[in-house]
Amino acid sequence: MRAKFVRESADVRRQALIDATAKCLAEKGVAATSVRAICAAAGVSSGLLTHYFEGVDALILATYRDVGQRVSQAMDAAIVAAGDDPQDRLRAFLQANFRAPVLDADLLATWIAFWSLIKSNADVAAAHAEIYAASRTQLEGLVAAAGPGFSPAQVRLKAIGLTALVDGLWLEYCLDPTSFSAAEAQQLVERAMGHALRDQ
Amino acid sequence: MRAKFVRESADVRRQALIDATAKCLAEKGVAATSVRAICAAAGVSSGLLTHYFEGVDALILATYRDVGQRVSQAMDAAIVAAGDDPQDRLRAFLQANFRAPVLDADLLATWIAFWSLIKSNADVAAAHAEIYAASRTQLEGLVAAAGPGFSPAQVRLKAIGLTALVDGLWLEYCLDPTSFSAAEAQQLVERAMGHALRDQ
DNA sequence: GGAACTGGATAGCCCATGGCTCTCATCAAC
DNA sequence: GTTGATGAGAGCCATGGGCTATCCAGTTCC
Repeated sequence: MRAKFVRESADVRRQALIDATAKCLAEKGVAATSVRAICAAAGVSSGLLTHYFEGVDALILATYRDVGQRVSQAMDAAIVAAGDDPQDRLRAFLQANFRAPVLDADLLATWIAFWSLIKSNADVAAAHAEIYAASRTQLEGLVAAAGPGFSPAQVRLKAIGLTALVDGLWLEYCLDPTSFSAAEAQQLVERAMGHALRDQ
Repeated sequence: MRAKFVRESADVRRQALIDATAKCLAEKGVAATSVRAICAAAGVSSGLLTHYFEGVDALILATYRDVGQRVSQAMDAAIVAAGDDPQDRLRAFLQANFRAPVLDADLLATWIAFWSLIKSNADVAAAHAEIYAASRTQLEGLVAAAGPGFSPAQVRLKAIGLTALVDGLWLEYCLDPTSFSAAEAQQLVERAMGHALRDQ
């Protein structure tokens, strides 16, 4: 007796598989993210993965790009909501890391899985470089607007420092939320932003 | 025909297996760190792993503790070499992250592998919490000594901020050394240290 | 309206790999 | 030499990824 199935459009199926992959990576880590686990989470048979993607590696890469895009969109939304003041916009970008949906242990778990693939998968490495470059370019634009008069070299270094602080706080909070609070992280970022805009 | 073998002490064998595990994690990621790969790297047969450890999970955990200890010792050595001045000691601790043997892409790859196991392995999670707590306690001691007059709450927050900045810079530099230099990272940390000691 | 067609979807097979165990060889201490 | 721990290596069972034969819902064409 063969189970009935529902015919879905390609986009719906692809997205379902991507969502299932992110869920598996977050919940069980990269080791347990197998074709069967992904397809079970997506509610489809295992053969369908190969039908829509080259293989499990390609699906993971697509998931990386999808997750990266969702984070990027959350950042953009925060900037737009902040209004026109350049400092408010910079602040909104930085602080968005410490609110949903970015501040999420599952998102970190997914992200760590991607990092762990960079060494062994050139495509993932390329995607990572691309995503990070875009993020840093955006931050440099916000810093330059909020602190006019800085040279490009100064802007670049400030952006590097702010990115590192934000990423470090985000990483450590998600790994262990008991050691400090999101509010404390926001406070630290606010101070660092002040220093970055005040100093040379 | 069975191959000849050399009889080694338990400590030597354990360390060889731990080193081989770290090498596999760094070079090929957690997915390719199998019993056979580890034992091949260590130059022993696959049965030996079970002989000396409960299983591959226990070996990975032992590797985590070993790598953590090596980093911790490098930090301690840097502090001792810095002399008696509290600010120099704090600086030495922070800057040691941007020199060998800590600033090493292989070490990050190993570390990422550990992070990726935190979700699925409670023992790894416990080891991680322990290692990070020890590191942060040490940093709090250095901050308190370098900036007397700070309350424990102030010291704690400063230590959290400095740890996050250092970890973020370390992470991003190891993931992609082309985006900025180690000297720039050191400069950013030096500035942040100055702010931490100057402000309240 | 019905038959043939298209291609999404399934189940299951094949082979590779993985972790671990078991047997047996080897060596060093006594 | 005896002995017992150390080590090698084959093998077992489970799981994984990819592939294929098959099936079926919706479309097309007469």
